[in-house]
Parts: sequence; structure tokens; C-alpha cells
Amino acid sequence: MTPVQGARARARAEITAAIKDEARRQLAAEGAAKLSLRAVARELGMVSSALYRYFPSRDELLTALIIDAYDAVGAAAEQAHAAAVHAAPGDHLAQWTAACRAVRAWALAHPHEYALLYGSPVPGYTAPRDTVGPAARVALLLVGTARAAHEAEGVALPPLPDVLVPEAERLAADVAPDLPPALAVALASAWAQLFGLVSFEVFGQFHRVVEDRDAFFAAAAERLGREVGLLPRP
Amino acid sequence: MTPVQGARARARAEITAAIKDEARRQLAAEGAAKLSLRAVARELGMVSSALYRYFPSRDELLTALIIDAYDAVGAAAEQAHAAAVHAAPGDHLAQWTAACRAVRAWALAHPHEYALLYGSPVPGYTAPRDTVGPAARVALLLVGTARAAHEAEGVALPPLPDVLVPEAERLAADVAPDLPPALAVALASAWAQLFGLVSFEVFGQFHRVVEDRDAFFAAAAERLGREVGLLPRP
DNA sequence: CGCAAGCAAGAGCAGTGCTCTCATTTCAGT
DNA sequence: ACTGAAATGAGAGCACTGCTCTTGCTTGCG
Repeated sequence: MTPVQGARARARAEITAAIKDEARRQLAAEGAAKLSLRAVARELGMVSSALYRYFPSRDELLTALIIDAYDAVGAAAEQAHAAAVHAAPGDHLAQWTAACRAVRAWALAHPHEYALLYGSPVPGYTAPRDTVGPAARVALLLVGTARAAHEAEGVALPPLPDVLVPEAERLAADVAPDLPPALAVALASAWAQLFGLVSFEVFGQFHRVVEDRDAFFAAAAERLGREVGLLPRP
Repeated sequence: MTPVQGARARARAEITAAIKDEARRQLAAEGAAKLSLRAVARELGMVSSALYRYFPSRDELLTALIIDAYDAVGAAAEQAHAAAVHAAPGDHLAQWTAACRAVRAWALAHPHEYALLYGSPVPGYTAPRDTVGPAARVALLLVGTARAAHEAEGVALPPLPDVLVPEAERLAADVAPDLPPALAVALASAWAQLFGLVSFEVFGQFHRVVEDRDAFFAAAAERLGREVGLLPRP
């Protein structure tokens, strides 16, 4: 795009990145609520008002971090999925669980950023349009896995209750017109349930309840995969 | 317990309740992050420092609200469950879904309190021991439904993967020694997944994705019930 | 070269959680 | 019934926060 930007623009990009880095550091250390513009500025050796040249408000800074985090977890899942496709080309269930495990691993490694994405929404703050793209990456990856399995060998799902048929058709038309409506509904359920499992673990709800969480999650993710019709080692 | 407490103790209880009420109002209006001790005091016509005679810190006030909220959602679920037991005595699946729907309804009616319980943990704040009892009410209700079904007609579950067997036995011994280990694991999964569905809805993740959320949730809750071996109308 | 735009600094405003001191009220033991 | 201790409320104050506004300095384009 801009082949050689002026020194000023470069400095601006560098400072913006430095602000986000420092903010991410504070986020990881203390959580979103303790992320303070003044502290970020202090750590960067500037004065708080200067920060407003780069981010018009604290919420805008948070938004930038949210977008980066969605991209990070999406990239982690996509990478793990691609590796699984390479390692076990036809095993769609293994590919599914690989993506799920990558999401979980990223969440456990970045709990505060995960909380920003899938925890309580920041009050008075509604996610701007820019976040929906990155936010959909993981969901689209799950849809893609199910689509590959469906194209390769077809999936068998139990019939839907009658009341859900219109919603299922609408949902399928919206997100995956090539997939059967029952599969679209199953995917939406599995999507939410996957993050339920991850959130419970990251937010400590499994404390003193589930101990061997690796094995527990692996089994649960595989069950979710079967729920959307995936089968092992075809 | 205390048959007739002095006027002072009564006043203390009343003021404590008034503080919690006003705090709950602000919580519902603006969310946890904007809950301000000073604003609560202002609204109650007292000075902020006086509040510290009743709650030693803002976090302690939050803890009190959290315990109340756990009790409220637990009571809502228990009441819906009891009604279902009365209306359809043998239909354990209907009882299960009734409890799930009650949790969802409470969450949608009190989104900010729900976020306090199942959203991002408040930073720097770890839930004290007093919360674990109320927090377990919904989980215990789900366990109880599964136990009733198991005692009445037995439940059939797929076998566990080998790696999960030790964890399953430990988990069953901990929370429900009378239930088969595979059922205990399935219950823990269903528990987390149920709140995944509710959280996605309350936190807006289903925005522009799932539209007919009543039907969607009802179907998902029923699937969760089948996952723990419940069967309709025996 | 000049001048507009970009930028940092500082002061300041309104708000926050929390602590401390100082009166006053209430209650209990003698 | 009286007194001393405990509980309570008021107020000032500290160290923060996000954010705005004004004031100059620097940069780089036309």
C-alpha cells in the first residue's frame, strides 16, 4: 500500500504498537478493569494526554486489543487445524478436536484477553463493526470442518423438532447455504458449548471439580464433534 | 435465632439490605464496573465513609451481591424443577429442560448479575469460601435430576475413553458416589455447556446469528439432557 | 522558506476507593 | 441510673482514574 511512509507516519505506527504492547502487558498482569491509560503512558515515559493522539478513548484502545485477540485465537485455531489436516487428511473429527484444543490452549495462555472476548461485555461498551470479522474466524473454521466432512462422506444427524425448522433454514441460509439446516443448528450449539467448556475452565468454575482437565476437555470436544456428525478415521 | 434483636441490630440489618438493594439497582442499570460505593451512598443520603461500616470494601459488597445472585438463580431453577416434577412426575427429561430454561430465563432477566457469576472474574478478586455453597445449587440440581432418572430407570451411556476413567471415578466419588463415573463426567460437561449456551445468548454472541433463541435453547437443552442419559416420557 | 498539521506537556475537572479523625448516639455492666 | 465502651455518621483528605483544554515545540509538505 504505502511503500515508504514518511518518518512521521512510521513513528506513529511504532508508538501505536508500543502502546498496544504495554496495554497487553498490563492486561495480562492485572486484567481489563485495571488497564489504565495513565499507567500505560507512565510506563512509556509520556504523559497521559499524549496517548489520546493515538487512541481517542480507553474503550478504543480496548477495542484494538479485542480485535488483536480475536485474530490471535483465530490464527491459533486455524494453524492447529491446518496441521491436523496435514497429519490426518481424512480424519475430520481429529481436525475438529485439534481446533478446539488450540482454542482452549490459547485461552489458558491468555486468560485476560480471553475474558475480554468471551467474558462479561465491558459495560457501556458495544463492540464496533470491526470486531465481527475477526470474531467469526473460529466459528467459520468449525463450519469449514463440518463442511469438509459433509462433502467427503456426508453427515447423519437426528431430525430437528418442528418448531426449529424455520430457524434452522434461516440460520443455514445465513452462514452455510450448502449445509443441511440441522447441521447448521448443531454447529451453533456446539460452538456455544465449546466456549462454555473453555470459559468454565478459564474462569475457575472447574476449580476443585474437574482435575484432569486435559483429558476431560479432549473427551468433551470429541463428543461435540460427534454431535455435528463427525466420525473418526473413516 | 435472635428472637428480638435490639433496635441497633435491626437498623443495621435494614441499612445493610438497603445498601444491597441500591447496589443491585446500579448493577442492573450500569453493570458491575460502574458500581460505585460513593454513588450508592449518595443515593441513600449518606456519606461514602459511612458505607464502610457495613461493607469493608467494594469487593465485599460485590461478594454479597454474588452470593445473593447465586441463591436467586439456584432458587429459580429449583422452583421450576419442582413444578415440573409435579406436572410430569416421571418425565425426567422434561424436568431437566425446565431447570435449564429457568436458568436461562433468570440470566436474561438479570444479565449483569449473571455476568457477575459466570462472566469474567472481577480482577484481583477471588471468590471467598462462602460462595461455593450457593454456587453449587444449580449443579446439584442437575445431578439430582440425573440421579432420579438413574434410580428410576437406569441410564445408558457410551463407554469412557480409557484416559478419562481415573478422573471419572474421582469425580463421581467427589460429587455423586451413587452414580456411575461416566454419568458424572457427562454431567460436568453438560453443566459447562449449558452455561456456554446461556452466556453466548446473554453476552450477545448470538446477535445476528441465532434469532429464534427460545426454540434454539429448548432444543439444545433437550440434547444436553439426552447426553446425560435422560429419556422423554417413559 | 513558511506555515499548517502533528505532537507532547501541563493544568485542571469530576469522579473513584479508601483512610483517618472527630463528634454523637446507643447499649450494656455495674 | 450512670458511666464507659462500642457502634455509627460526618467530613476532610490521599492517591488514583478518564478525559479536556490550552500552550507551545517540531516536523515536513507545498
